Amino acid sequence: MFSNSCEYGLRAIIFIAQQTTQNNKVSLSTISAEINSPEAFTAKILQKLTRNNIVKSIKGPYGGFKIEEDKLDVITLSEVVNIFDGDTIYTRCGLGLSQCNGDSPCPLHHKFIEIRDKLKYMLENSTLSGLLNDLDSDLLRLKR
Amino acid sequence: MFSNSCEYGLRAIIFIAQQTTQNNKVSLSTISAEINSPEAFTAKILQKLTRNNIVKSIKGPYGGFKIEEDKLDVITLSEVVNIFDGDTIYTRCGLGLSQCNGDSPCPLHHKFIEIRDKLKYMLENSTLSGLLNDLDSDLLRLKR
DNA sequence: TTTATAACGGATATTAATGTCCGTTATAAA
DNA sequence: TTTATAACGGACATTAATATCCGTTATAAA
Repeated sequence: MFSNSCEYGLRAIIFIAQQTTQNNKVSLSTISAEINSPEAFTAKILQKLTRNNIVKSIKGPYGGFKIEEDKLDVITLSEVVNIFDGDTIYTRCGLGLSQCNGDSPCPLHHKFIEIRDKLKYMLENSTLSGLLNDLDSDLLRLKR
Repeated sequence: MFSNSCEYGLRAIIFIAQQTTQNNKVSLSTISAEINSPEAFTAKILQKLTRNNIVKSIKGPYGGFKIEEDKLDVITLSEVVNIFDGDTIYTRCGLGLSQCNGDSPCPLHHKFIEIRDKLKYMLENSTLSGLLNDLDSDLLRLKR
């Protein structure tokens, strides 16, 4: 569904969000260990999240990454997905046709947009704080 | 959602299916023109469909591709998607975790499988004949 | 001020997906 | 039997995604 990069990005942001609720900032090495992702590549993922103003990075000793606490209620998975994979997941036709729409639909159109819109709605309505509240247990599963 | 190859494959099979209902077989060049896909690449797509026994190919003059008529009710989009993209769309965790499941779910699990299962159901229950019957008009939109 | 730490940023490497080329094989019609 | 046609199949080319490397920059603590 999502690209590899996007999956790493989602895992990272959820992990950082959780640590933020405990007033911790976390380093690259910790993040990549906790979400089970290649460290050097994860550095790029985090850069992208930083540049897009999703996370805040702090350089130097005792540095790391965190999320501004007031953003936990605001940042949605939709934004994160959009950063890594663009908006194709919300807009692309199931058969890859650029001009397909309700007026001039491909054979799959109606069945497909039903699913696509549900996905869009789900991602747009999943905030980081919401996700953390909904956890089955106090345990956050982001590895394997 | 689907790979480029898969989208071409779906467009091709739907076009061939429709032509089959009119007792026509169609050549590579016709198919790639009608579904607006690169011809040489489409040849590979069709080979894959042929090897997977979805379409039947006929070599030589007046040759081309067709679907055995009795298969129109049987072949689902699910099978075609599976040929090109494998089953990850039905099985992969939203965050890319290999061990994620209902007993040990990732934070997105419940919300995600709801969508994923709907997609799976939709694809498994979309036969070629069904799709063609559901058409809004007699016009089959598979280009652009 | 020096030193250690951790993110930054650009270059490079690897792999998979996408796409093309061209000679080969099968076959229908002349 | 010859010829033209159209799929087949393998090699090759290009592009995008994934991933790594390493010197640079910022900063906190000693």
